Amino acid sequence: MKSARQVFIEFLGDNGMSLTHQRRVIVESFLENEGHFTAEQLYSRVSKQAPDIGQATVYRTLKLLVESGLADAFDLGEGVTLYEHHYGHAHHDHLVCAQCGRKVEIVDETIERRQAALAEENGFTLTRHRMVLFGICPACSGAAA
Amino acid sequence: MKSARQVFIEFLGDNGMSLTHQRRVIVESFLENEGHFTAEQLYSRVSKQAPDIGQATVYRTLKLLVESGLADAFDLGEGVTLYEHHYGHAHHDHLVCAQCGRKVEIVDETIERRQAALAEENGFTLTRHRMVLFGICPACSGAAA
DNA sequence: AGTGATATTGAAATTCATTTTCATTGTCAA
DNA sequence: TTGACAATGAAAATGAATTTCAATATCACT
Repeated sequence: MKSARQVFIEFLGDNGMSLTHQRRVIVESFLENEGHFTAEQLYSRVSKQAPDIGQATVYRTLKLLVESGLADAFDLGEGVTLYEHHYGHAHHDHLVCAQCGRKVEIVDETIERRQAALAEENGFTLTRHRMVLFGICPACSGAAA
Repeated sequence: MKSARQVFIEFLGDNGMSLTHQRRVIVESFLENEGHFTAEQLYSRVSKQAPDIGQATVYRTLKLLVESGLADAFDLGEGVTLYEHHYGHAHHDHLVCAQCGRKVEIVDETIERRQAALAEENGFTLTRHRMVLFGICPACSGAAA
């Protein structure tokens, strides 16, 4: 399997773009961090290493990361886009605590199959889906009781 | 079953709010329209009947409609909140054409059950969920071929 | 009806994430 | 080198949604 960096470089090449210093720094920072984060969070991390990189460039590069398949962008209904690693990572959906915001990754083969079937029943070619379950996590429901 | 208007009036009463002229107009306009719409769309419809109602009031009332259970708010990844009737309407998720934006309502008991089970497996008390399937609709895939 | 406490409203200003503009700088092939 | 174009930072712009604030409206209670 190609490395994530390799994939990104090829993506740039295929689109007539080059791997600039800024993009390299941003991608590295992106790859170093697992989990979910916002563009702002990535920007502030990048800023520590390279204070000269502007946030517009972080936003622009994040978009490239998504297009290249390295990142996945989604939002959990909080008005902010969250990003996470995509390349080499299994697909999953999210279970979010409505109270504390804790996020758990979930997958269910049965659901995935039914989603495909549902799309097909309607004549659609399924390209992607988004599923978020909201609930109260054990910690919060315990605390409330 | 109580009428939607009744539910809204009770909701207002329970929260020490009153049914003002503006709220009445907005709720009626809301109830007259099936399907999905944005706050802006509702505002422009309301404006025709009552040009003196401000958009802030539409936004505020829409929020009350959601809280009272009359409306459901969700977004299909386009950066705008969509609203639809909720009270007296069966739960459903959406299948959206990534090309033309056509929206189809879908439901699947198997998925609903698995979602509840998934939440439970993680100790969560499921409160709500959001599922959107993106694909290419028959018309668009035919046109593209 | 009158009164005061409080809720509501419209208009305009504000917020906040994200995008765009634009003038400058970097890149690279010929 | 030169020219064509890509990339960048800073600041301005965008756009949905929210908040502010001064001006009403509303309601419970005399």
